[in-house]
Amino acid sequence: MATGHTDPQRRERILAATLDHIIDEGVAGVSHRKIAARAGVPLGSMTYHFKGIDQLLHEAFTHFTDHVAAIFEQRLNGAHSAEQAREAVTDLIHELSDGPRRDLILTHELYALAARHPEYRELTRKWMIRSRQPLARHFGAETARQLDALIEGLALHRALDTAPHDRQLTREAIRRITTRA
Amino acid sequence: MATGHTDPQRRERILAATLDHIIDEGVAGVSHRKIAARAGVPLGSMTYHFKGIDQLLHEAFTHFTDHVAAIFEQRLNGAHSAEQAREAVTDLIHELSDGPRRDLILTHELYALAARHPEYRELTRKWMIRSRQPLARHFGAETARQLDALIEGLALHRALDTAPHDRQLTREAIRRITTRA
Amino acid sequence: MATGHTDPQRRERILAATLDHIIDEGVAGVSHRKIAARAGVPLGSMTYHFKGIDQLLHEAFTHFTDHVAAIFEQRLNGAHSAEQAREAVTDLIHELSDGPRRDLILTHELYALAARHPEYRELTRKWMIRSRQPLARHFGAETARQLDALIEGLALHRALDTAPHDRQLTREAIRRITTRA
Amino acid sequence: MATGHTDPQRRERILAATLDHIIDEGVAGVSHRKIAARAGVPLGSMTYHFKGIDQLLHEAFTHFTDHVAAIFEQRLNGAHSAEQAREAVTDLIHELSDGPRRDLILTHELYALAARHPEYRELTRKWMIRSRQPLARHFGAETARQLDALIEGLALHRALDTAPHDRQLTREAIRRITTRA
DNA sequence: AATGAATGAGGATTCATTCAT
DNA sequence: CATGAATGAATCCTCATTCAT
Repeated sequence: MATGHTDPQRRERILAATLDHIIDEGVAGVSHRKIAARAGVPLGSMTYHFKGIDQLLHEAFTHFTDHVAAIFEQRLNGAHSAEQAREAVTDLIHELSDGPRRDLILTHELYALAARHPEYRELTRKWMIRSRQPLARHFGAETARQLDALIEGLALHRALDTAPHDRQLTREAIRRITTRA
Repeated sequence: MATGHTDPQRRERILAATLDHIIDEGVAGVSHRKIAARAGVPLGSMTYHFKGIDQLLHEAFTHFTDHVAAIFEQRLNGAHSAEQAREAVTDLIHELSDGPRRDLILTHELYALAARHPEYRELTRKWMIRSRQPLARHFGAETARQLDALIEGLALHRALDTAPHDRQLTREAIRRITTRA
Repeated sequence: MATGHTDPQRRERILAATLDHIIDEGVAGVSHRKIAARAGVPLGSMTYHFKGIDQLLHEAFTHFTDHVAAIFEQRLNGAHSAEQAREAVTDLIHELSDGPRRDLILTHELYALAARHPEYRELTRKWMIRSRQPLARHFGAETARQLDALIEGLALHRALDTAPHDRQLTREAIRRITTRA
Repeated sequence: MATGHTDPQRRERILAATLDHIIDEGVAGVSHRKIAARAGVPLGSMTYHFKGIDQLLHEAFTHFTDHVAAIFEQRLNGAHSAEQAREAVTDLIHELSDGPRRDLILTHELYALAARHPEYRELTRKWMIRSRQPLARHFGAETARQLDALIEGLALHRALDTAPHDRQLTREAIRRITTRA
């Protein structure tokens, strides 16, 4: 009630529905009709709120990277030693690559876009920079870069593998990267 | 005259055109018409040679992973010591992530498919297993897994970064992963 | 029967339906759906036969100018003296501007396009040149140009006028233009 | 402050923007959104000031014919002999058909409407009558009609021609029409 | 008095696929 | 064996108009 004519949450609902739909059918499966149906909004509402599919996708992925980066920061900010940070990173990799793997699916879809479109590359670039910062506090800038890449690769391979490697392997890889010779 | 009535390279040309097109416009941009035009074959030829778009895509990506895995093997088989293997891996990462990044684009498109479709996950799984074998000969099975993930992450991040890390960082990360404490 | 799978007259029918529709609703009223319905062809047939609305319109108007120019030539070729030519021109003006005025409607729609788009201006230019030729045989090139303009203006004003001028005025105007002082 | 709360020129600005837009994209290209953007007024303002697109168009074309007729009258009222009137008419034809041809584009769009819609035919009819009056003062009613048609045809043909006829031809045609045998 | 949020209808076009030849 | 003609469904997007504020 009270709102009357306008529906201020509609924009958010459309963006959420878009991410949900990408998880189910990929970026290629996104269409005004399908997202509108999923979000429970009229078709005309789609182009009213978003100038086109492109804007819709870009904004949805911006939401996504913001969300993921925030979780990443939050977890690492809870770590008060290098050892705790290593454990937090291990947790993150395994959470990301176990279960429904929602975030990993979205990540790949985003990377596929970023590989071809600069405007999405800008998004992933900012995300990377943001992710490295909490790592750098614990391990220094250079190691943070290496570790960030390792995290990416480990989560990716775990998710795609039918016999994903165990926690011990993850832990050992992180230890090696974060320990000077 | 010489080859008789048919065009035996046509199938191959269609598959090559498909990969080219994916690089330019993504999996979502693939259509019978566009691929036929790019390959210079009649439209009807598409459904004659391939049961549908799905089969076409799957076969194209199979070609791709075979090709990339072969190069990977060939390079590592030329390495006759752990040190040479490390250098070969460094080369591969930088080649993959510099220049036109054709292979990286295809890799991400494939991962995006694999994240949602088991039949593509099977493809990536076989590819991973095949890639780890030459690494395992030099570094052992467990380290090969870690290194494989690191390669993935480093190549990915270099490709997406506007200021990609230098060769020295790659080399150091590989050294850490491949050196026991 | 006999034709089986193809319908060779379809293209012509679509063009005819397009001109009919322009007469009823103007160029602005042309849409794939409406023309398809009028021509009794499936919607998909429209873009199969014509690359787009633009091509459809241009081809339709080309048909139209060819048709009108042919009638013009035929009438004037039947005239074997300047006097007969004057009478033929008078007939043409009054036929064009009396009754359903199909051709005049199409002419104005075409001129409106030509005023803004060079590709239609090319069409009208060719039409003008073609129309002047039979006039020139009777009256010389310079007078043909003047007479052609007069024809245009008289037909136009008759068609738009609620009390169109009579045949006598037309005849007198033609006489003046075609008679040296 | 000074003018109070409203923007009295807004209506005029919308009408001017409408004519501008018709010149660029034709009557078919007119939409509330586009005109509002061009006039720099809010979208809601369109339907507030005009009952619909039809009213907007009709009013815009009324402005146009008033404006053009006024110029026509003004020029001919400055002529104080038949000879001066002939020269004024020649000027008008060439001004109309040279340069940007704004007025000619609008004229054709209007004629296309008038050919199908009586309410626009009424507009053109009044315009014709008004135009003939100053001509009639110099040349008599009957010749005015002929001359008016000639003016129309000459301006039209000049505008559409890639090699428009020269001033001499215009002058000669006018002389013939306005000179009794 | 003035406006922007909202929407269903309809716009052009692309498409995978079928099938007669 | 090979192909191009054909089409209905679905695509994105624009639109005039309504109406609560």
